[in-house]
Amino acid sequence: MGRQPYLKKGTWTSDEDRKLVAYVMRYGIWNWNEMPKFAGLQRSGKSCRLRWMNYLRPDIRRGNFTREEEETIIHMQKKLGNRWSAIAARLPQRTDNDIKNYWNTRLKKRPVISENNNSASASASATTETSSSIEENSCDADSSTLLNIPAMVELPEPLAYTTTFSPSGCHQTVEVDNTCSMSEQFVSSESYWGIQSFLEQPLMTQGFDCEAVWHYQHYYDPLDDFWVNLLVL
DNA sequence: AAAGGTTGCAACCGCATCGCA
DNA sequence: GTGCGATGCGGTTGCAACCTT
Repeated sequence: MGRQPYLKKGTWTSDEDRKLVAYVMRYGIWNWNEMPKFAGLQRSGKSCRLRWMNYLRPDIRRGNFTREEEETIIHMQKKLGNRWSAIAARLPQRTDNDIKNYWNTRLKKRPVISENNNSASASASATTETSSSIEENSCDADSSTLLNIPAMVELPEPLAYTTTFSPSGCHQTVEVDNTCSMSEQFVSSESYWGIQSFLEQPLMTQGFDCEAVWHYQHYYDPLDDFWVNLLVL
């Protein structure tokens, strides 16, 4: 057995983030255990995967949870228990880790409110209803389209697809090849998720076309601005 | 201003599950 | 059917930032 190479642990540096993002955007995700060495990272595949899934993925929404999201979490936790990944499937752009942390640090501490409490807002009951119908289907597929998706999503730049609905200044931009232009300022949420899955697809596919032009920018925090400096591939 | 306490969250660990040979 | 590597999941921990005294 060969000695395991030194594997770094702990907080990721912006340089490591940049390397991982650059690698994934260029080559896609093919094997988490193998890719760190090709990406020039002294991290375990597991650590890379976690970092990507919980932090670096372009479709992650960060910042404060909305009231609707909170209510969904509370309802689903009551229904499903601590099945965070299943709950995350109901909350597009939120990671299971985020939901778990949010539950453990905030929601769990709150006094329990009855499901039948009439003081619940109309939106709350709508959320509950939706969640219940999803629950009956039990399958996660397509459920994300039913919850908490804005009716219209603004596309501020003709060549950019942007998620703009974070309340806390979280701003994510994925620019697509110039040949793919979007002439409309607004798309329906349905189209939005179509675009989203289109954008995600190459990342998840083995044999991702290395030559595909992906311009990728992602700013999630003004203080953590490595994205701003991220190279354009 | 400094020290101690608290909070929030990124990241790790270990186990479960999946998929392939 | 079995073994093994890869991936997914949930619990837990460590620590930086924030708050209180």
